[in-house]
Amino acid sequence: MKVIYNDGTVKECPQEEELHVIRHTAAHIMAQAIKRLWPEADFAFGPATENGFYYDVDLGDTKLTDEDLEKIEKEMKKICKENLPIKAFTLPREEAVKLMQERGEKYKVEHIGDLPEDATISFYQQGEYIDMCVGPHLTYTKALKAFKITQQSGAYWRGDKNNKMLTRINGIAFHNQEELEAHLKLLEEAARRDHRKIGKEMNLFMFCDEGPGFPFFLPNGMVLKNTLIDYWREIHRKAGYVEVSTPLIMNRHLWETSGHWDHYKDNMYSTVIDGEDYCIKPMNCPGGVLVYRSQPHSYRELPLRVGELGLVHRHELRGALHGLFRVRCFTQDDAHIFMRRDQISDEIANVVHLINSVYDKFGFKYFVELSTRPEDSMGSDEDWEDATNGLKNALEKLNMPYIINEGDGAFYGPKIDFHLEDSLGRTWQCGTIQLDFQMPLNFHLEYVNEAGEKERPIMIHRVCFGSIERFIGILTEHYAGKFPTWLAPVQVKVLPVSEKTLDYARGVAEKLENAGVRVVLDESNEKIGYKIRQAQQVDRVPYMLVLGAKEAEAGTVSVRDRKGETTTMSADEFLNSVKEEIAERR
RNA sequence: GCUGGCAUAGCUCAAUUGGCAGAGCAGCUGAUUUGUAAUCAGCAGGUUGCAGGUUCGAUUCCUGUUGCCAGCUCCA
Repeated sequence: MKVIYNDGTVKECPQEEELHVIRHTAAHIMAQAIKRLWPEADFAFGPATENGFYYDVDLGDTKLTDEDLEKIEKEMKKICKENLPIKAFTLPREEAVKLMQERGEKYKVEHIGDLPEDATISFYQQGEYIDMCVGPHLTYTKALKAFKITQQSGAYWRGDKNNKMLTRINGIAFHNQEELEAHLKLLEEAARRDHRKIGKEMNLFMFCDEGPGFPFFLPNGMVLKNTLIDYWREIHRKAGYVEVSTPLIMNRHLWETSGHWDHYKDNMYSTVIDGEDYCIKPMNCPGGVLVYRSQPHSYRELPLRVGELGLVHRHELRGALHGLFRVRCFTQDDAHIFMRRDQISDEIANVVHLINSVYDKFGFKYFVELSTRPEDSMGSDEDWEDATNGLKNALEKLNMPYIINEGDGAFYGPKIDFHLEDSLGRTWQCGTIQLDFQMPLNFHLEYVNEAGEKERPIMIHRVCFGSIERFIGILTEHYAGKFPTWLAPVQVKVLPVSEKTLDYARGVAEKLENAGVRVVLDESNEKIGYKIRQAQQVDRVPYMLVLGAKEAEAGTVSVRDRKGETTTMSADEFLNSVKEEIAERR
């Protein structure tokens, strides 16, 4: 595939960059189509994305309908058919500004203003359309063979909510039609894994208009949640953590001391009790700090690792709510670690290790981000630098690849975030490790050192699942509802072939039940095929026991797994193997 | 909060130009006694999200509102 670079040279494109170029050129062709249909259109940025492209465009007061999107797609096809050659040229800065001004491209002019003095300003032209762009691009419009406009949405100019909202038009593009269709299939598959859909089908959780963003956990979802919590308690006990529980509501004075009143007020729900302001906790740390402060501490106790499964409430913007991924109340698997300065790097390494081990257990793909000091923050420059370096050193010592997210830390300290992928490849922050010098200072936390002097501890805030709600959402999509046996809300479904073997089935179910296996007996008056279909497609149970005359007579069970494979064994044999599987958390 | 879209039975979806709100699944009742992904029949199920407006007449058109969906912004 030939591409043209912004110095005008035409070269063979490295294979791994082909799709990027195709998509970028698709964005240009879309812009050309839009300009033909709405000559007043003013373009901002139009990059290639992971699967396609978008262009942000200012259309004045014009609002696009779905038919308009179809029209744009049609016009794009026409432009491809016209097979216009795509050419590149550069201009000195002043002429570049002049050209963009003449064409009414005020966002491009603004963009030029941000480019460094010595930047080469290059343009690409196909037919009547000229776009300021570094390229490279396809060499003629017919080379774009497979694309589709998918949606429109809004996007702020430069991503700043104080700026004007532009119309973002998204599309997807691929080498050829087959690849495009394969991608659409993939999206369909992702929709089938959507935790909101599966949660409804499997009766895991629900939402109500009466409490937007506040999840209701149903019996099956509670099993999942409690099983995860059991696991969490076990690994934390082994890692030297203790557990506390602090109140949901505490008075304004506390939140002023912690800094939340100044830095987090818009997200806190509040109420008035006996004439005094109270807030519902959006974070667990102030409560944890009060626990620490309630007693004197010796250096010998440190690091003191105090866990809390804390229910927090945050007023998230309603447009941001998204199933279990983004809710307004959630349980953080929180812990606060109080320690000496010299313990920082070991302790962070411990936490990173713990989080890694959990994610590895579930086989998640994730990436790590280091977020630095935000604009709205508290504390001294030195402390921020020390804290940031502490996190950085720990990551580097552990050889963890990470990306830096400038200015995205918490208001009290920098943080390491772990991002997990959902079925569509969107990432969600789950685990986080935050280093905090501020809270110990604000609350005058102390410990007594070897010399009998008072010293100030350093604090780590950390979560492993992040929020149990979000984590369950990720788990659900990851497994498409087919949870491993230890997590499955129903582990075994017993299916009598007919009423004649109901008693035998009842006996087997009881035996499993007594051994602590989560078992359901299907007593419905249906044929075996129907029961299997129900157990597999709706309940997604790991094991089905089909019990007919043969099994009743021999005292065996016919075990059918989720893949549809069946084996016959004695009831005890099955019980032992499923018990082992659960005990080993498989 | 912003941009765009959507809202009909528990779920998934129909309803011609503004003209009697309908189906499958699930539920209930009965028949059937079933061998590895849907047995048959009957019954019941609705203030078409909510509040206004236009109209002889609104699920359909208009305004507002709430919720949901995609994206932006924000975040665990």
